[in-house]
Amino acid sequence: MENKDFAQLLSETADLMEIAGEDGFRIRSYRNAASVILGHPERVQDVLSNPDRKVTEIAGIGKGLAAVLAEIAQRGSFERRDEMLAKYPASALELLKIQGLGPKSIALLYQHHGVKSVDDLERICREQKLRELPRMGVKLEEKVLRSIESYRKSAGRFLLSFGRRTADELSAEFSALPGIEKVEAAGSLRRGRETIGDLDLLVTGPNAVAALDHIVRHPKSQEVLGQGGNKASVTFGVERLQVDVRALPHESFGAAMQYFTGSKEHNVALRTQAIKQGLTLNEYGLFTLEGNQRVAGETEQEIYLKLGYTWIPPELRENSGELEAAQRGTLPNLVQLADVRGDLHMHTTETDGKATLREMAEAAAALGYQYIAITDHSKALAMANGLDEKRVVDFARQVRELNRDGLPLHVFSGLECDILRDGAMDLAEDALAELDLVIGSVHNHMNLESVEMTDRLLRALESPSLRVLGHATGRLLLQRESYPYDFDRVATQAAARKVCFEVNASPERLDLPGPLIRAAKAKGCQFTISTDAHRQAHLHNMRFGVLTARRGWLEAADVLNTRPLAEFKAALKH
DNA sequence: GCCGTTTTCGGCCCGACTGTTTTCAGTCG
Repeated sequence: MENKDFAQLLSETADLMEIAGEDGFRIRSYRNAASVILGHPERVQDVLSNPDRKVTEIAGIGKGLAAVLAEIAQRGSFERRDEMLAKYPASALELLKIQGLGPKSIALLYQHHGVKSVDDLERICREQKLRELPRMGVKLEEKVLRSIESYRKSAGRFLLSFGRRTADELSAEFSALPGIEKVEAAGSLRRGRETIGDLDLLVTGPNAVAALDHIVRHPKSQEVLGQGGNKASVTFGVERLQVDVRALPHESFGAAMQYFTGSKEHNVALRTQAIKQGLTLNEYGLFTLEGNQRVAGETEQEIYLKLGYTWIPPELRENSGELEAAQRGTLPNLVQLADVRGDLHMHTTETDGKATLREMAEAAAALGYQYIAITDHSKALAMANGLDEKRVVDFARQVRELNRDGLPLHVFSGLECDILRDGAMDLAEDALAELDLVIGSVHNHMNLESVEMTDRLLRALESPSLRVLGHATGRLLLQRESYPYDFDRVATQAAARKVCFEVNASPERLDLPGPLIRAAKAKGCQFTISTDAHRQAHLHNMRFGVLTARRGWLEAADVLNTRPLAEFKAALKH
């Protein structure tokens, strides 16, 4: 039983308890425990089975939850969960994802009409029965039907890169309006999460409300979800991304940025701290509980400072140790885009890229890089016209000659070599030895059992040429889950073999994810951040890779391609 | 259910908006 399985059962049960109308604080404890366990570096299962250890050592797990965890480990469920499932079917959980319906309404719908799935819900709405229930009406019925449609369409998440584009587009439009001072995106976009559920734009200025009018009249706004004096919500574009625009007074801009950047968990912890100090924090500022005097609010910095913290970069705001570190003044000095000196993963027309080696080199030089590595595919990827041994050796020679002839920056010869099903490298070691940089990646047989996949990766790490493990979870955001394997063992071995983990900056990958980066760093691993570009424009995705690295608490020193050329060359030879 | 420098009981983050009310519950972020 893995930590995510424990967490899943706890949070599922919390949802059901909410529908059942149980005590909110107890529910919160279950939720909190789920989130703590998910982020816990060691396996809960291991702690449980170790007689010298107690799960109550984990903050947020007390006697009650310790018993629950033990029961889960033993039989895969626990008493309260079974009780809940006897009351409400698991399919009711899905209903919580429908906007406009919360636990109270779901319970009501279940009791009156036996609604236990989205399909049931849709039928009840179409039969116009929802409007007959207490405190519900025609408008809600219509809203729910629309929510069902959009839920089915996208499951409600969007790639970070899409959110960024939309935010940039709207920010530019708002900024051009008279009387607008500042426009900033908050929310999960600012935290650099790999996918976003909606877009929060905060606007200040003497005529900030103009932005609200602008968005509700915007030709790309599909539906106005709400409009008040301070806030407007719309679904935007054919993708129907929810955009929330908030107009704010200048003096509370920092408080609002802090508040709407989240995460929720981070904010709850921060507020709790405020209360301990006799203060209260909301989106308008930090105030004294007694007398309601404002003590901060214009900038985030002053809020954190007043509460005893150094300013915390948004990427770290997940309540996973950043507050404690900020209190001690030991936050990492996170890697920045400007630290990156080269891009180490890209493809050319030699395989499935759309630009030539020289074109990629020129585009990378224009970004200010000192070096790149060209890492085309190996022969196992036949559909990409992958390189075999002979072509690889030719390619390496060609790159050496081009460097002498004068390229706009130094080009390293590399390869994204397939890791075969049994963990062997796709090309022979003597051919790989001709190259400056070998990335090993899994591109097929991704549905192996965890044990088999672990062995496969461990064997790959034995290759003397391997320097980087490419997009190591294999996930495709909103499309494909990570393949399962024992990450701790692989990371331990990678650290020992001095093989870097790649932080793949491609917006549909962002792989490794932040939490695994952090876990690998704790094992002593090094990293690269690369775009996996297949055309020049993709080189700009580096920013998303850096965001992801920051979410994994990486500093420039953890990232090989922040080193200047000479130093990087030396590091390659270890 | 958890937790403790107001400590073993009694707290636990906060406000806006909506739709349905005739003073507010539910939902959302």
